[in-house]
Amino acid sequence: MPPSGANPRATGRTTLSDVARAAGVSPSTASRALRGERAVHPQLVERVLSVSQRLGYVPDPAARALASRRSDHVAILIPLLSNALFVDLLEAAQKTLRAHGYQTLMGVTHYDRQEEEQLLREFLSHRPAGVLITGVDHSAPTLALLERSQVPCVHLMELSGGELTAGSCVGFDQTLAGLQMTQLLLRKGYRRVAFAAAQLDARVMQRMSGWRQALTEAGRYEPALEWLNPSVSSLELGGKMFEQILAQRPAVDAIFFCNDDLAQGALLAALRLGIEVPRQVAVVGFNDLTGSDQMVPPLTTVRTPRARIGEAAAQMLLERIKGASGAMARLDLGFEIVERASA
Amino acid sequence: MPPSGANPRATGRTTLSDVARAAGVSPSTASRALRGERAVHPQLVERVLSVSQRLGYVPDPAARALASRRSDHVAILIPLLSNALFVDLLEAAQKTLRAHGYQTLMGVTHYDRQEEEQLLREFLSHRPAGVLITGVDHSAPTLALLERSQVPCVHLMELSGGELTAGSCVGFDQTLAGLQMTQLLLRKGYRRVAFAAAQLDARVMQRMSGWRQALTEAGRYEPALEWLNPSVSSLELGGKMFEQILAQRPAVDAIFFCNDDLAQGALLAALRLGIEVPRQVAVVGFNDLTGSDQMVPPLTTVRTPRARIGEAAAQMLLERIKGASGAMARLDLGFEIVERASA
DNA sequence: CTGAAAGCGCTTACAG
DNA sequence: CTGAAAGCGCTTACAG
Repeated sequence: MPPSGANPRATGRTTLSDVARAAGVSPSTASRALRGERAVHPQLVERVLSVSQRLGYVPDPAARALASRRSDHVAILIPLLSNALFVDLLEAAQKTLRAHGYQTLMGVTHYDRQEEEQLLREFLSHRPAGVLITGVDHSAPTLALLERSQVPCVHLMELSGGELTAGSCVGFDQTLAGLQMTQLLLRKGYRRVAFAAAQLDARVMQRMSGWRQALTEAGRYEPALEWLNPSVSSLELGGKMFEQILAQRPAVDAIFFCNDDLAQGALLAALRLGIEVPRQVAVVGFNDLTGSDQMVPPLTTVRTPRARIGEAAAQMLLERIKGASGAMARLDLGFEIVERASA
Repeated sequence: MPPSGANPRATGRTTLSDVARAAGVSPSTASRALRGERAVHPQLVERVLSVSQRLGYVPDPAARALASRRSDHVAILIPLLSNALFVDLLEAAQKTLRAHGYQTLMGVTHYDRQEEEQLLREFLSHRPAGVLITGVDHSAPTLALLERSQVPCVHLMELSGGELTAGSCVGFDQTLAGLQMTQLLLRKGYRRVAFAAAQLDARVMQRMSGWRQALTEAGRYEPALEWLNPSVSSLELGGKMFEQILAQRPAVDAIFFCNDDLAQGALLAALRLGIEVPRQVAVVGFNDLTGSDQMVPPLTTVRTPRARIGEAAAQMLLERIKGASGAMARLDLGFEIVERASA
């Protein structure tokens, strides 16, 4: 079966040499033709391509990586797979990358900087063509690893405030989103707007600072309106926080949850408790996750363009891989406040 | 910086030869020591290991793959990323695989056999150490590809009824789950139990056949109780189907949705429509997804062990990679009916 | 138990 | 524009 006959190490697959021989050219030329490198006679290109097709030639990625010192892998680091937000990011990035012949290596950091660093180290050993990483705040070793590796990198979901010395970022202004949502609430006449958050990652903190800024400007900020819980976000936790806030801060007339799962849980808890939203208390969320439009009442929230972020980031990475500018780009994809009936 | 000095092709990384030289052994011995191959003197192993540590040696996966004709990749094919079920599967499998030094290559088939085949072809070109694939029903070319490749493979989520000529499977009996849930409804006194489904993949069809069997045995089967919709599953669709069934099949007193997102959507629609569940109509789902326990009323459903399936499948694959038996295994991880208040 | 040698399947200076 | 040669960094028969 193996065309190479006696060789005990061969795999039996059609190799570049097989193609070259059949096309009557040297392996070098076949290689160049296949990769679309210019400086190969058009006729030869055509011949090589058709022979390659006929023999069902599939390049060996390992050999290619070894010879070129560059694999067809792109690493993507996300905090969690249990948050639909990151799954959307992953899916969009992966789809774009794959369309360009890159394989996605996914790493889940669990919001742990140690794990992030460890994963990056592992991925870097694969000589990825590029890396996509969530957020702009990373440990010093992680940043150093990234810089030393010289691998193109783009940061996702937030915009750098200058903490990035290398790499681009694509996202939106989380602080501004928090600010505008709070201003909407204020405009609607709510007077005591609580901010309820879990997970407490950097982006959540930015949203909170936007909320605080809006309240402060309106002369309505009080520390007692902050309700923080470091646990992982979930519907159940949202329900619990909702009950606690109502019990301990009875004057609150609106709650801004840092994420939709929390807000959905609050809406469901309200239903159980017989509390009318928004008449007794308004509830708003963040991200516009699946189901938010189906809630009773439908949830007012901030729609964030995570799929577009994943795609744009992948696209940007692709450009940088192709060796365009090493310049650092910063792409703001914005957000949109979706007013529904919960506030 | 590059230790190899003048060589223009070298990457500057510490190589196996560097380690071997520093440890005073041949590269072959260093290679064997590092991989824990027996037949190396313990003292040498120790020396090599410590030198390797000191120099910060990281093996090059591409070189290793090329030389050994086996990469450290494991491919996993799932239908969708937008269904939490598959994300759970992916996460568990990935975690297990990574703990053993394997990288996961993820492919999303969108329930498209063409795409599945195409993805598999791509992945196989990477010489994966193994492949994990959702379901046991694949196109003939896909099955052939799998067999010819000789790569260990395990099928996820369902149990083979004999359609697998190679490869193992780990899952549970979908038909039995459908049957038992329906029997529970019948025991509770529901008389007209509709089955409402979307997506209509092989596993959904198995659940439906369990439902039909239970109804038939009870003398309560009617074709009009089947409500099928080939669209992708979503909360919104569940709500729509719920309304339609109520309008067009007013005698129905219980609805068995093939997936929890549909059932959650139905519960939310009931709230909007002012229909009491389960008094006017019972609603049950499948999978026990996030949020089902938070619904109003909490959803009765079938809890499926997808995380355990992902983990067990990865474990099983690992065994087969290590060259244990090529024997086909079939692991049934069961399911559990969770009675809550919606039925 | 150990090592020298060949080889995995490509890419890429280098020379023409 | 093309090719011969070297080399990427490992593993693995083969011989001892």
